[in-house]
Amino acid sequence: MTQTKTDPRILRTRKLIMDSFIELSGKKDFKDITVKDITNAAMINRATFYYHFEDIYDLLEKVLLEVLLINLDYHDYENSKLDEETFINLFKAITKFQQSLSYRCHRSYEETIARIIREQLEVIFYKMLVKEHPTIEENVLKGTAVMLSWGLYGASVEWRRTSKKMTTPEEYIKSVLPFIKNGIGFVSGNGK
Amino acid sequence: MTQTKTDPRILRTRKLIMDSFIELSGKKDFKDITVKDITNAAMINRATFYYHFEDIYDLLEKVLLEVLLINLDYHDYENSKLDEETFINLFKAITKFQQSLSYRCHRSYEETIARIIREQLEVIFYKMLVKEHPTIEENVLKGTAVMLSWGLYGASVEWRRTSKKMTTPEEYIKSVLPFIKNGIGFVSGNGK
DNA sequence: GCTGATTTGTCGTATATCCAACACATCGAT
DNA sequence: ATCGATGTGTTGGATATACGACAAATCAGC
Repeated sequence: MTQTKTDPRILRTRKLIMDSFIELSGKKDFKDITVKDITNAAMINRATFYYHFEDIYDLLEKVLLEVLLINLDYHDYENSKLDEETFINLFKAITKFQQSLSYRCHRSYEETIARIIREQLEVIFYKMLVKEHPTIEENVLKGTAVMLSWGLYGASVEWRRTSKKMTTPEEYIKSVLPFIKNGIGFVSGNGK
Repeated sequence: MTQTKTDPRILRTRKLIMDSFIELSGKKDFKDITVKDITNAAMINRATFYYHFEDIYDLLEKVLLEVLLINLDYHDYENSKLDEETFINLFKAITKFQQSLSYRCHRSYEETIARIIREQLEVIFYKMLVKEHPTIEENVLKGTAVMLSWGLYGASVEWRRTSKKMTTPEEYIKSVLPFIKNGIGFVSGNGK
């Protein structure tokens, strides 16, 4: 499928900025990183930074989303059904993403990370639901996607908080699947 | 010492072009490399290429000079005298540079390489001569620099042609030093 | 709390780079 | 020799990026 072409300068400059930010994140906590640090490391002008990003928080979100998309891209689930395997894979992707972030800087923007994960999960669930249940009302599908994304994310929080050291992500998610499936069972017309 | 600042875009773009050219030179002979190849590999526009370089031959020369300058920079000889050690070091630098070029693409622009080596040697010799003999006529110093640069380069050609496999550059250059020193002996006022 | 240093965010202007178009040159297959 | 494909070199206009200046906000030391 054809894609609108982006000016190569934009691609290069954004990459410079994002790569510099990621590298700095390995050295300092997010709250100690300045726009000046980033523009110096990237060797670009401050005005150029602001041409591309609203501020450093905008950059953070976009970097996190880009890194997340490596693990959690709808295209990887386009041909999947909302079944046990899919939930296991999504859960593993979330936990992998969380683990891939540098421990030191993670804590400063955990809320942003959480929101980004949930939003991406919501997008994926919604698209899968639309595909499997095209005749169901959009509001219902939206609500289901919200519930599923918060639920799965919540499971990852609990896993990290209580069970990380003794169970694998795969083992953990299986224990909460029956509840999740009941929700799915409703829209599939399956009985109690 | 302060240096006029170059626009970072210029630095980046030239580096993209030169790096792409060097990488392509490792894969194809020079005569098979096109401007289109380079601009594709560098992901820059053809007009931008022509903004920086007259043509592909101009690029070749500038790349070769830049690589040569890593081995043969006047700044490394600023505090040297025109003595045996200096000649040995210069000769080793020439032969090292020649060996660092990829064998396959070397043959296509050997003349350009030769000219660049001689020109750089001439610059270095001339500056050293001016420093050691400030009162001698410029024409004489120029001529001496020309003689020395052609001579040293010629020695490297002969070494590669006849003696490369059995002598080191250092051993070889020592055998031609007495002749070279006689020339130097003239401007130093030393006897026969 | 004060103060100097540093960073942020923005603006007008200049420059580097991009794009598409064009005419011409070169290349490779026939 | 011919012809279609490909590459070269150039141009005008558009866009992205740089620079320096400025006012305001934030930070760190006292």
